[in-house]
Amino acid sequence: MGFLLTPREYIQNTLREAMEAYLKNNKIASSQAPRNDNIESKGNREQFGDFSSTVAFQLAPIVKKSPLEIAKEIVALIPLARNDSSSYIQKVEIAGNGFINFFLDEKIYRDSFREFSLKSLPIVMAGKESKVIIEFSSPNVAKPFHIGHLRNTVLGEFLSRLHEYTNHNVIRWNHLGDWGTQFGKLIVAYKKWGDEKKIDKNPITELLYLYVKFTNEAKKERESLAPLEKSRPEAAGAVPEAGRSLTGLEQQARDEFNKLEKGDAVNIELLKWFQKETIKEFSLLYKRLDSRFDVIKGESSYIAGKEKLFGLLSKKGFLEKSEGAKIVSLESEGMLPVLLEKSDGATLYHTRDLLSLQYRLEKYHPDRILYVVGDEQTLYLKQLFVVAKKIGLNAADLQHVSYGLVFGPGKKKLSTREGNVITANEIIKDVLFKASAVMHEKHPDAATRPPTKVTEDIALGAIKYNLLKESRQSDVVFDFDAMLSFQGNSGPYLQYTYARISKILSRAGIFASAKRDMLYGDRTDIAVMKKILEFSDVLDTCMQILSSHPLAEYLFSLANELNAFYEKNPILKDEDAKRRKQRLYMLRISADVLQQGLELLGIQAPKQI
RNA sequence: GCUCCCGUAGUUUAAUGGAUAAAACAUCUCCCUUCUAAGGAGAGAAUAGGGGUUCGAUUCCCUUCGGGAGCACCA
Repeated sequence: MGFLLTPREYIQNTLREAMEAYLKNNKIASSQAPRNDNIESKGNREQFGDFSSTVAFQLAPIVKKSPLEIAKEIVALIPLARNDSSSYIQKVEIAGNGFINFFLDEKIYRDSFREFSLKSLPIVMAGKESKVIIEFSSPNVAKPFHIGHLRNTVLGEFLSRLHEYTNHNVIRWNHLGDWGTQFGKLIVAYKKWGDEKKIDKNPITELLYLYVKFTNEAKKERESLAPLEKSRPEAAGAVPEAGRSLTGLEQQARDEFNKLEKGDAVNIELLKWFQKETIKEFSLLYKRLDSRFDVIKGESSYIAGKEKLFGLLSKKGFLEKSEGAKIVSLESEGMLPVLLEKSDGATLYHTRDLLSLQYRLEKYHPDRILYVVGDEQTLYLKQLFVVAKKIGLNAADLQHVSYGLVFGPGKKKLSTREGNVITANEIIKDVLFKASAVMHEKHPDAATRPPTKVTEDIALGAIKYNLLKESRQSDVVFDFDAMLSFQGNSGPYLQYTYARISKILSRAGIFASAKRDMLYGDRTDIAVMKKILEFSDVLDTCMQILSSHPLAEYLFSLANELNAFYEKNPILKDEDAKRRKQRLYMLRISADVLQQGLELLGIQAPKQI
């Protein structure tokens, strides 16, 4: 019968038709209809049916009748299976003071499941094809890749995969931080204390050491000057600027950065070198994380386009001077102005982001750009978007995909300065150690132990799942124990389930792939089918809210359902041959969905663990 | 000082304004001669306080308290 609707869509359509008829009967304009006519899945609360609707409550103030009356009138318009053989609806009940509860014939799950095809799912789900740039990861040159970057990368990778899966044209963009006063500091530090060989050997560690040393020395310098400065600021050799005075080192850093902006060959060479070494080191990590990028481009590469942008801005009359700096005023938008050039002529973060935006629009013509950037930059990006729109860089829809901070145990802030930053490499190392220990424990005999690649898959699965299972907006507490736990709601639990199913399927041989009529179906069978059929709904939700946690939660509950299923029903030993084959087919599909879901999350699903 | 985000079992997290707030970890009971016990079955345990809007509030509004972030020459 070529039934491609999910049960949810089926009920949704039925309800819409009934609603349309109802509105027509009562002469209500469709514009007045309740906006929210969604239905709700009633999962395990069976007394409320399979799906439930609350439209009657929402219609009440419009129609000026009681929800109960309205519900009755709507229900009368819904075709039931017993009167209409094409209907899957067994009964519709009105509960409470106006809930409309739909009870479906089990047959819908079997029919729908029989037609379910993972292959055709992306085609069914695909919306209007569009080109989308997803900016994510974006670490800084010469700085460690910490837990926050990890969360960002894993989320961005998921969003990229999800968009690709639903047939969008994705450009994965890594916007490297390789410009700004901090590089002036780094250059000063390198010129004073640097060692080329050490940097070649261990670039990020060594460059970070230099940066920290600079910070400490500058702080010492400032403290020693502080008492003097208070009484006679000009005598301390400090240059008062923008209400703050600079120490010798800080002034040097600023000078070096200015040289950089003006194209000083030595400094540019140094920066390129730092960048090259850093990218080399990050590439190893990305490979390990199974993340890739179409464009890796540093902020430094945009500086050349500055005159063009500024020319455009002043021609349109947006560029103003204020206290020696060049700004775009956002007074009419009720926001603080955006600084594009410091009083010493140097560019700022906003400048480079606008330049980058201009470049992206001109070169790639995207329909949409997603900025996967931490929550703390909400205001910053809001300003960026407002300016972009104001000055005509509005060809693409810009969206900030923000995510909360990652805290340390006890909700303490993790910071480089306080020395309690957690790097991605440390996390991977620790979790890998644990995974290896578990692997040895489960497989004491080295001959039957899966390859070390599997251990790595499990460790990374644990880390990624841990980050992706949480809603992206909220701040999360980084909990090492939780990440090291391979039980319950964890990546390894999903991988374990997949491996167990794979084992059953491989033992069953070719029968597992044969499609069978869904004749059987006790409660556990139906429960699994129901879950499988929710897959596309879940992906839709993820797409709408640009978050991974609905998928993670879904896969966990699917795995739960499956574990309970084969615990209760030994499959290979089933004497009813038809039932055995049908169930094997069901497991085949389940395994495919698990695998596909994990793949979207960027998690490997080994067949044996 | 102003703006934004957050406050849910002991802990870490779920819940498009819907009915009896859902899980995991931890705690406690059971289940390995049976397709991998990284598993399954079960128990106890929560919406920071106070107002308001609504038929109905964890969700929206106000307020107090507590935590975090941001507020033009950093990124």
